[in-house]
Order: sequence, then structure tokens, then C-alpha cells
Amino acid sequence: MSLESGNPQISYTRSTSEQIFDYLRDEIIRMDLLPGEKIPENLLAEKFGVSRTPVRAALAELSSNGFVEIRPQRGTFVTKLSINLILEARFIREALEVAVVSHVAENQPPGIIEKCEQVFAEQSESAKAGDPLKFQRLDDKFHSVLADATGFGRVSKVIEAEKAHMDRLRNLSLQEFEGQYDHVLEQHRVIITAIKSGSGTSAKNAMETHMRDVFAILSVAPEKHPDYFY
Amino acid sequence: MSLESGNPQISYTRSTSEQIFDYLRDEIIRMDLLPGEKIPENLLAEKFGVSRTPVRAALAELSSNGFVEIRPQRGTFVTKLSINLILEARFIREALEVAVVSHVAENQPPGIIEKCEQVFAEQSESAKAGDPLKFQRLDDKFHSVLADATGFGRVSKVIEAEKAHMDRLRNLSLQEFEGQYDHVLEQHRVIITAIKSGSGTSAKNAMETHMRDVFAILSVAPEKHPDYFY
DNA sequence: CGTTTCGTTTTTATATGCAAAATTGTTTTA
DNA sequence: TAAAACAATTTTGCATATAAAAACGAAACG
Repeated sequence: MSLESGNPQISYTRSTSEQIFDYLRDEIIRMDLLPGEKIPENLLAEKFGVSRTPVRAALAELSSNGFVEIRPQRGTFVTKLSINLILEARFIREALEVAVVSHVAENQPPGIIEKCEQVFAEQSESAKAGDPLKFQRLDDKFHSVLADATGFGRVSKVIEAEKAHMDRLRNLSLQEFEGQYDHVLEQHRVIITAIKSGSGTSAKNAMETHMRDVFAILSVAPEKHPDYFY
Repeated sequence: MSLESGNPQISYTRSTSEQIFDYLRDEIIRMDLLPGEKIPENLLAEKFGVSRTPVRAALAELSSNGFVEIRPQRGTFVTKLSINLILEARFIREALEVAVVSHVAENQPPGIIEKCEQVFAEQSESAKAGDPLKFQRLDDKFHSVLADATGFGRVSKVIEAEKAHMDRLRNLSLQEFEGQYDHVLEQHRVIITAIKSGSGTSAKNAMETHMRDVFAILSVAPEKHPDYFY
């Protein structure tokens, strides 16, 4: 949904700015708000039916997460993608995810296998049902279940933040990569098996392979959508 | 410096909220603003001679970096330390720093050895001169030089954010750990040597050792300063 | 004495207004 | 025509005012 259409409801259970943050973050990741697009504060305020103050707070937070770029006295824009941005995200994610699965494989926190299997099952279903949004949400879940099993809550926060940028790229190329569902699922299966085995090294290798997949998309997306890249 | 004293100057080259952010972040890391301390917006606004708006923006950013906790309609407080917070920071840092030195050792970006040696030399001097603030700033530098050598700018951002929490702990115990200067320098020396050798594995090992040092402090600080911990 | 109630104070959340910087389009000028 | 100057518009940064929620303290009450 672009800025012109729709009138999202603001509820009263959470702060206005939080809701606006979530809403915009979602639209940016879904590539509904496109890279480079201008999003003026007053337009957003009007769209949500609130003042500019909570909108500003939301935009500031989005900026600190790398989703928008605030150019003082010029405007606020959805950040463009860049090859370096994606490689950066992959580097950070790989470092953390590898450390996570190694840790999990070696410490075997109780119930972790069951949780992974559970998410895996649901994700398989959503793949069969052809529901890409649900699939992606469960993909987030799979990785956050692993990260949270370390007992370090901020780890999954950092991973999610980086994953978001990779997801933007992925959503840009959803059509071309429909067949990737099975591929992703197979890799998750390998990761689970490695954790079961208790071998930190094989868990590490499985995750490294998983992280490298983004390259397939990265090799075609920039020339196919040059406007969305720096 | 606590909230009652001092009148920091606000310049006009950067935005007001950015300057306030930097100022407060520094005071929190230096343990000048103590864990659990309340920092009301209006007091800060008065202290800086500005309105509450930029103060709010700065506090929001500090909150997203984990330095303060905003309890709606209740108040804003400097976050307390916790053993888990520190272990978390160490986990994230270790994962990233290890990936960084491995990458650097294996790719040998031009000039990296020289830059490290340079920082090392300066840091040795500041240790001799007994300047803990400068020592710490150069410690940041050492790690960010390495991280930036990967070409992925956000890596050093994430590392710095986590390092900040470990530094808070370290600054809490500066007196007891005066002798650590030489220890840190020796470890940096080992890391540089490992990078020179081009062996990702030995670089990794050296960095892992370096990261583990926080435990010495962590084993005494919580009981010595129970008020500052959850 | 302990508890509840109620008004006061404190503090954040949001709305609104104004100022300053940058952009844009038009007009003027050589 | 091309360039420069200028005015109008857009847009963010900051200040101020109001609202609402929570905390606090004193008084009333059992």
C-alpha cells in the first residue's frame, strides 16, 4: 500500500508511535514502500490521523534501524538497497547465526529440537499452501527460536534487524524465486539434524550454507531493478 | 557529572538532539550517570537550555541502544547492568569480532597491519601516561579499525554498541583493574601477530581469549555494587 | 494502627505553531 | 537562449501547550 491509499487504524493499547513504526517497517520490508520513495511526515500524519510528533518518533527509530534516511530540511526517504548493504547484513547474520547454532548444538537447551520441528512443520504447510507472507514470518520464527535458545535476547534482535534487509531483497524477487521454498526447508532440515547430532561444527557448516543463498538473488536483482539500488 | 551541575555547550554544527545523545551516552558509559538513576526530560532540557523535543529524541535513541529505559508515564532511567546483559554483549561481540579477525587475516586488506600497529603504539603511550579515557578510546579504535577493514561499516556499529555495555562494567571497576592495561596490550599484540601470519584460526583464537577477559570483572562487580545490577 | 480515598504533583505522550533550510518554478537580465 | 535572481513551496527541527497516566502524600475512615 502506498501513501495515497488506505486508512490504517490506530488502536489505543500501544503507543501511537510504536504502531506507526511497526506499520511502516512492515511496508518497507514487504517492498510496498519502495526504495528511494519519499515519505513526508505531514503526509503520514494525515494518513494515520495523528499529529507529526509520533510520526517523527517512528521515523527516527526507522532511521536508526536503517530503513529510512532522514535528510535534514530535505526529506525522509526509504533507504535504497545496495550490494554492500546486503553483503554486510549477510556477514553479520552469518557470524551470529553460526555462533548461535554452534552454541545450541553443543549445549542442547531442553525443548529446542521440539520447537524447531514445530516451526518446521508449520513452515512446510505454509509452503504447500503457497502463502509467502506466512512462510517468511515462520522463517523469522525459526531463526529467532534458535537465537533465543542461547538465553541472550538481544541476539535475535540484531539478527532480525539484519534479516529484514535481506528480506527486502528477497521480496523484490519473489516471483523469480518461487521454487526456493523447498530449498529453504531442506536447509532448515539439515540444520535441525546437525543440532540433534550435537556437533557444533556440522551445525556451523549447515548454517553457513544457508546464509550463502542470498547470492543467487543478489546476482540478478540489481540489474533487474536498478532504481532500487545505489 | 550528574544532572545538577555543569552547563554543557550546545553548538550549531550538528543537530541538538544528536549532541545531547552523544553527551548522555558518554556520561552513561563513563558511569557518571549511574545505573538506575532517573533522568527526567525537563531537567535535561533545562540543563542544556533547549526544549524537551530534542531531549526526547535523544532519549528515544538511547533507549533503542539499551542505555536508558523509558517507562511510559513513569520516567526515564539509566539501565541497570546485569550479568546476562554483559554475557549477551560478550556473545555478540565475540561472534562478530572473531568473524572479523578471521576475515581480515585471510584477506589481508592493504594497510591494515600498519593501522593496527599505529593504534597499538598510541595505546601503549596512553597506558604509560596513565590516561584511562584515552586508553579506552584507542581500544575502541583498535577494534573499529579491524571491523572497518572488512568493508562492512555496520559491523563496527554493532560491535561498538555491545562494547559500550562492557565498558560500563569496566569503568565501574577501573580502580581494581589498573594492572589490566598491559594485559590488554599484550592481547592486542597477539592478535596483530596472528593477522600477520595470515592464519584465520589463530586470529580467531587470539580474539576469543581477548573477549573472555570480562569475566574477571564480572565475578566481583555485582556483589561489590549490588545497586547497579538487576 | 492500618487502609482507603482523594486531591496534588510529577512525568511522559501527543498536538500545534513557528522558524530555518532546501527545493522548485518563474521571472529577470545579459 | 542561458544564466542569475528571486519568490513561493515544501519539509524538517525545535519550542510550547495541553492531556493523560502514574506516583505521592495527606486526610478520612474502619
